[in-house]
Amino acid sequence: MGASKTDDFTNKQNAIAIMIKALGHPARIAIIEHLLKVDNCICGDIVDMLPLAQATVSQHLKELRNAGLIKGNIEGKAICYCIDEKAIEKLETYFLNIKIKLNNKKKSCC
Amino acid sequence: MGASKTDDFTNKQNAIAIMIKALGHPARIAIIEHLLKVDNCICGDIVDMLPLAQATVSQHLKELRNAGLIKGNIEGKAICYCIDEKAIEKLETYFLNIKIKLNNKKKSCC
DNA sequence: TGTTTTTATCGTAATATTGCAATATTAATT
DNA sequence: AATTAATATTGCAATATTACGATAAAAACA
Repeated sequence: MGASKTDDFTNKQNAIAIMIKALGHPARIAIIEHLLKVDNCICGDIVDMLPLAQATVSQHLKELRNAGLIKGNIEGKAICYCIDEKAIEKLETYFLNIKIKLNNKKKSCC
Repeated sequence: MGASKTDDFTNKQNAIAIMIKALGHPARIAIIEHLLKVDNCICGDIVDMLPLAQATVSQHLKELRNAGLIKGNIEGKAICYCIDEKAIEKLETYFLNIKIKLNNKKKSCC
């Protein structure tokens, strides 16, 4: 196999898994953290920052974009990439809810 | 290739990416959400819940365990799996910090 | 001890991901 | 129009992931 059986899970579960999966790579973590530090967010700067070839960085950016974690604006002949705040909020909310539910649990079996 | 160039990223970046990656699959999201709902958390129950073979579920549990997201206790001939609260807290904190930094940003280029 | 129950591991096939060089595309500039 | 600069896409090789049947391992029980 190799393909996940997405049809057997809920849409919500698949949706959050896609977002989370997009962040599950150190290069993409590094991209997000770079976008967080810097005010201008030109694609070329990200390529210069990372120890990866331009083609590889472009692929990582595409995955982040597809998952809705970043958005890109054309600025002249460059492209400005930024974090999509709504996506981060969704993730933060997701984990916060888990945390809250864990705190409310009385029985903890382990 | 196929292998990530982990040596070129920081330990923190690699560590958080490993945790996040472990959750980037709908089956593993479903496992976490199941553990959240239920008080007893016997491995067999998880197998019954999921539309996957026992061997596959066991593999997913192993990945969650390796990433520190769940922990397992032997209980007789069964194994009780539970969410590791510290791991969830780390993830929640990580995204909360990103959210805070985004809010503090004055310039948003996109 | 032999059997049953429960979970883990092995072996294997199918698919996905990662990374890069080469090339294409797009938009500004000359 | 030709050139330059910045990104994206294509094609490919190496590795990883996903899934499952078969089998092994561990613990309770007869």
